[in-house]
Amino acid sequence: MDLTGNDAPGCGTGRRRRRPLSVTATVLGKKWHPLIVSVLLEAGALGFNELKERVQGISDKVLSESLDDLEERDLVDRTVIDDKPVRVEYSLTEWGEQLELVVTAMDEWGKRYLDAHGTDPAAD
Amino acid sequence: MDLTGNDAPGCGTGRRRRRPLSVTATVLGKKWHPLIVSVLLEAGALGFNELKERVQGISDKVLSESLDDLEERDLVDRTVIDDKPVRVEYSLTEWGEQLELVVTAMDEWGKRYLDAHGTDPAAD
DNA sequence: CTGTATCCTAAAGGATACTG
DNA sequence: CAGTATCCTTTAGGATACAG
Repeated sequence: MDLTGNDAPGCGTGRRRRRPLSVTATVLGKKWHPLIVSVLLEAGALGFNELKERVQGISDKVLSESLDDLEERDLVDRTVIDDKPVRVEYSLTEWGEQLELVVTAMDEWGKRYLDAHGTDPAAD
Repeated sequence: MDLTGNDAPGCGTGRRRRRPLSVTATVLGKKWHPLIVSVLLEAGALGFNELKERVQGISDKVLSESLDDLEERDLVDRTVIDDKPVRVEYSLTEWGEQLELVVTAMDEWGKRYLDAHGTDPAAD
């Protein structure tokens, strides 16, 4: 897994510098990442299974991998709470929280787009 | 290719309605789409090869497929200009242009993130 | 100039079962 | 509760060659 963003599209052979846009796209381009970030923005810290319920449809394995990736990229904090049984809390770092602007913009565009293109029941 | 957004993550088995966020994520989650939209935002209408030059590193095939997808989703207009040789111009529809907010937010987050995480030359 | 047609591979994602 | 371990399928993406 590349964390530098060097594998981001548009970086060519290195002659051109990494594009900020592509760095963000690499992060939010993973299938479940935007949703996970969005859920954490709304709900604050959550345990693994709480998160899994809210991110409907994701499997254990994929959620686990996604969280690992988000943690490596410094968007998510993982805190082990040493109860019995062990609890783990996932929450956003400052970087994760600063994605709120992006996520909000995405959500609003999506709303408008759905209103215009998705209203047709035949589309369902 | 699903255009309805029903295959978007978080839509589960259909009990929950499609999430606007996931619709946007499905569009901008394709590897080259954000960059293509961004280039068209900056440059306005462009021909196939002009586009290809600016979206550094993309292959003919992938650019072609991406443009087909963006056209189907009503983000991009394709205009055939009947010169000899034939020219084709790609430009953003109103929906494409309305992504500017999203793209800008992504770009700015990316800048800040790179400043904080990518300054280290060892990261390259 | 603007693409298609093939072919190929790496990687992401999903189903299921099992563990500390 | 919070994950790993396998195994498997799909597909996005890339290289290359050719075509209208």
